[in-house]
Amino acid sequence: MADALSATFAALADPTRRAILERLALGEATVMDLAAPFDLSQPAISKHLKVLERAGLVARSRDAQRRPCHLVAAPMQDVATWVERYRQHWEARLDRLEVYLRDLQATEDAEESE
Amino acid sequence: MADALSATFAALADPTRRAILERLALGEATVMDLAAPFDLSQPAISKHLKVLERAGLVARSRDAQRRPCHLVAAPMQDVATWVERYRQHWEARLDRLEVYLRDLQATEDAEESE
DNA sequence: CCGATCCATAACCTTCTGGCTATATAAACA
DNA sequence: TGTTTATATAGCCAGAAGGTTATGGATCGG
Repeated sequence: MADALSATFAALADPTRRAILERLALGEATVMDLAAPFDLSQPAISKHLKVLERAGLVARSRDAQRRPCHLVAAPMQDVATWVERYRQHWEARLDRLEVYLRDLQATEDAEESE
Repeated sequence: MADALSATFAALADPTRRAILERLALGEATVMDLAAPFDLSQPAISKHLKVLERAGLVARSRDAQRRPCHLVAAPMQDVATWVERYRQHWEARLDRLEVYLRDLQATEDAEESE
């Protein structure tokens, strides 16, 4: 799991960590702030933050004994770029769904006119 | 890790699995086809495929004793949607970089004219 | 029917993950 | 200086992840 992209995906594969990121999207927050919504110990949150930090998704500053965290979304851009390659595939799927629904509608219209 | 999005991110957090998906983006392939590029045992590939299948990223059909796999990109759309929320953050960062570079250039220009 | 092919499953091992408690560190505060 | 507050670290544990070899099952081909 040496590569950066794998680390990013792995960091995002945990709902607690995603919730932390969503909170940080609103602005800087301390470890205590981030821990509050969860029924988890403080060390557990610190571990999650370390995972996010190693993935480059979070950076920290210093404010007295606090270590405010802030979001660094750059690695998510890499995720977005990677995933974008598959856009045509899911759009194709939706296109087929549209065709199916249109055909279905056409069939129903034809039946109505019988 | 019960939720679908976590399962998708976890599935994507492995370079072997991402390579398999990239191969499948080119078209259907058998397990043997998919295993060929890797220095891994066949059961290892089967395990990876099972992870991808449980994440909904891959589906399989039947062709004699073969089980051709094909890509299902729909879960990636969910990933794309989730990640999109952070676009403004990474773009803001790039904007700040642009401002920084522009200011830097302005300073250099000013120094040259001294 | 029999061997070869394709793939899945079982059993096992090691490493990683995510949680805990207890403790250490660092800075503020009284 | 001693206490409280904020956070990190250490040590432990259970379960999941990712690999292996060995084996089983389905299907084609002779």
